[in-house]
Amino acid sequence: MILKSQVEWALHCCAILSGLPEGRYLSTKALAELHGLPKEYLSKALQGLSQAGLVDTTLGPSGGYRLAKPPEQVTFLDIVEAVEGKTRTFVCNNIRANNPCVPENYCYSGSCAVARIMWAADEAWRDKLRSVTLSDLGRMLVQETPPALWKDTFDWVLDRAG
Amino acid sequence: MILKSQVEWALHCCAILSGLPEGRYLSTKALAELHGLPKEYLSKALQGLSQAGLVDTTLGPSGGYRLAKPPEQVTFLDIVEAVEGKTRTFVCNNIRANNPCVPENYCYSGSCAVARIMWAADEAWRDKLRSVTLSDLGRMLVQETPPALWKDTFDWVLDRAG
DNA sequence: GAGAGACTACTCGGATACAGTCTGTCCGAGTAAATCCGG
DNA sequence: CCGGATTTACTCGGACAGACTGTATCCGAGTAGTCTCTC
Repeated sequence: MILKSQVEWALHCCAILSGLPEGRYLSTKALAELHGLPKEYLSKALQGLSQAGLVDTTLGPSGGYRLAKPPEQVTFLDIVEAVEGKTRTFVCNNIRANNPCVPENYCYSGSCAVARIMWAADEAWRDKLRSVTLSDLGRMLVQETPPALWKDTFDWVLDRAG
Repeated sequence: MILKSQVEWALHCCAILSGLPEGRYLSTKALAELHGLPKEYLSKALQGLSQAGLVDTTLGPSGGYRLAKPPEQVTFLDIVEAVEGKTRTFVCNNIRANNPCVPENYCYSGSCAVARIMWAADEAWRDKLRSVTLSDLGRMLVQETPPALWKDTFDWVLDRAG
């Protein structure tokens, strides 16, 4: 069980988008070049973000993506779920019902204990992702990137942001 | 990102094995029948448990599996990792290094912030799984299964346990 | 009745097959800005 | 100089292909009990 690489891409793209000045858009092409990714496939991840309402898009030249909400309102969970889907990581097929000792027409009430435990762990994972926003990520990135590199990168980005 | 169904199977099988009297073994065939699963494929999951040292096996007639440790020492994480592997759910491909603004031969120190956050969530998930043992599961199952069904099931099991 | 050999039932591992998902590419339709062109 | 038509650059969506993983089946090798057969 490994998350798709699109999740990583989407998170890094959102980190860049959250540093964009108000009203500017950044194209898939620029985001792909900046991260060394295939443009066409990256666009699938960005489409996911768009369908989830996390980013706005504009068509035409100087079009592209921008965050639809302030960075402090976008959580890691939002982005992960936009790309990976909202389905739980554990699906219960209720195999206890196949027990040959179970009387016919017996109806189980409630979900089985195994599933409840797995779902609780899933929730712990989601809680952790929900607790971190893009502005948190921004602060961490500023702190750990050399100022010169940070400036160069955003000069590069702003040069391409319509 | 969804866990394989083998995880569910392994958990239910361990739940049964943890109710087995000391020294008895239960075969793949019995476990497969009890849960309505394909015997051959279920054996892959049980092989995983065996390789992880969670269960002991015996060959020959009246052979099969039994827990290698007392139920209170086997956690959900042990079982999930035995089947699903120990690799983290998020892999960092360090795509920040592809930034065209990064000077040549620049060497990043430490892992990137995105990965650290994702790994922290992964750890929260694993912590939750580590906190539940097979004996916890057993107590929950006893509590929520009708006593008659519980008895019938273990009569059925003991009838087939060598 | 005892011991040796054959038999049986099981685990284990490898080989194989099929389906679904992940990764990646390509192309056409639609849109908005920029450019061009005629008045 | 101005307004409409054309061009351009981009998003969006679908179609498609290849690789990998998950699911499932089958079979042979090895092992430990059981049965049989001989003495």
